[in-house]
Amino acid sequence: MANYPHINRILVALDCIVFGFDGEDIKLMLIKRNFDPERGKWSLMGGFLESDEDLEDATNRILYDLTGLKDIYFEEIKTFGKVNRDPVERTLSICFFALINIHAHDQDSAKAQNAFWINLKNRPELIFDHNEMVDIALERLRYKAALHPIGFELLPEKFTIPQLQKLYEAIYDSPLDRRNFSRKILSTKLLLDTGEKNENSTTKKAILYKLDKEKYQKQFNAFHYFISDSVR
Amino acid sequence: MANYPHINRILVALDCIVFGFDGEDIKLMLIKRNFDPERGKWSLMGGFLESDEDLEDATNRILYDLTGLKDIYFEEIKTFGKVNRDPVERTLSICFFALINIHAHDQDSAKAQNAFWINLKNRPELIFDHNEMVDIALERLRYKAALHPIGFELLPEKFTIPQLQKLYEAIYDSPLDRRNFSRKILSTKLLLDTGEKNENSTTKKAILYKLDKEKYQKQFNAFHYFISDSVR
DNA sequence: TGTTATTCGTGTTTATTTAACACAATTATA
DNA sequence: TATAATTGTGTTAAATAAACACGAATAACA
Repeated sequence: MANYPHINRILVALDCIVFGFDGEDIKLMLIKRNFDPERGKWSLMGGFLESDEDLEDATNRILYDLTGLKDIYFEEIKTFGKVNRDPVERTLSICFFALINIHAHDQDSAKAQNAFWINLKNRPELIFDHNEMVDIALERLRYKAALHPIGFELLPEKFTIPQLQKLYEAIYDSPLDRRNFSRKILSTKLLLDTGEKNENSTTKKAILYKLDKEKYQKQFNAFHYFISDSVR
Repeated sequence: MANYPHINRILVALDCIVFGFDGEDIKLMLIKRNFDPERGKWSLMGGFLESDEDLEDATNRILYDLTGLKDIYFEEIKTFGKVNRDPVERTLSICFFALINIHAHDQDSAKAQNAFWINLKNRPELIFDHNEMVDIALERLRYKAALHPIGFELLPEKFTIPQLQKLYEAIYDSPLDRRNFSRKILSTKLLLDTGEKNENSTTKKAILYKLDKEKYQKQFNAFHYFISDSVR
């Protein structure tokens, strides 16, 4: 504590917007708080940054505790830093969003955190500034997904183009032309035909694709224009 | 301190990448440190978040102390949070970049901070992880300027299209077609003809435009595709 | 066993946008 | 008055996006 003596140290939290997709709607993983403060109310999943912990490790820890998953896709959004945003004590919150396959996470981990999947359209009031965090996270998701192939992070390993389209329609709450969407996705060359078909279908079975991970890594930062500006 | 007893409070700093443009090159405002730690070395402009200060106010304070300007365009980039990134004491750094008109800021403020404009291409080694911060800020500037009309923030109030083109060529370190660039910029309808011309020119005097601030606000979040993906 | 309703994959046509290139006008200087 | 540099605008071909059509697969059901 020798060199920066006159400065106050501050509590630093992380809060995470976890997005999922059930085939129809975008969902959020929210915490029904069974702890203080604000016990009984809804909030985002969060946690404090520990003093001996890298920021990135803290993010992974919090996501692991919630989902039992490692290597989750996440992205920092912004830091919320109003003096009075937490009435208990001043706390910075570094806010990020994560995308997970809704069927792949560990149920017991979620249960231990008292976490539930809530349809984005029915989301309850959240504590503190968490409502604003969700708003901004959704904006950011829409922005990013219009240009970069992050949608795949919300789907199972094998998926069909119609499923991917439903996801994009849910994200933008807008219908998309089936034929143009398919062409646009295939033109990215990011999908590999698995040779399998979606056996769940009651009509024509769609082709199951998987992501070409190598191309995905390489092309990730290129612009793709998945969604036209008017829809976005 | 009652409710979150077992958590350590952490020092929180802000570090800022200030970009400028002198008509030819992108420049950075860097600090020749005449204080500890790392006295004598180069660093970004920064400061600590005060305990009674909103995060956004801290950003504005730091930018004001450096430039004497208020209402500077800035954008949060990310938080750097490795445990050992500052050898003196663990310090989070919330990193952001700012765009200013290189001719509009207050010289005395800069002098008081021992700040200098350094050509981006000749930038010296910086302390801690500040080199990485600059790299990421430049990436972000390129990303953002390809899609949104932020370039104007680096220019004087009245400017010509050739000046704007030189700015974009400096940002992307790539030549652009004069005729296509002009058409693309004008098609945004963001520029207002001032009726004046650039009297400094020794050849044909270019039209001086100014930004249509109202349209700028409204259209800011729309995608513009100023720069093709191949150049970016 | 054939019909129906639904969804999937692919194709076509037209309009729009981008990229590449040309020429005439302006201005200080020689 | 000619020259060199730069600016504003125009043209054309290629690429992309948007709007729309059809045939194939599949389960349900008559």
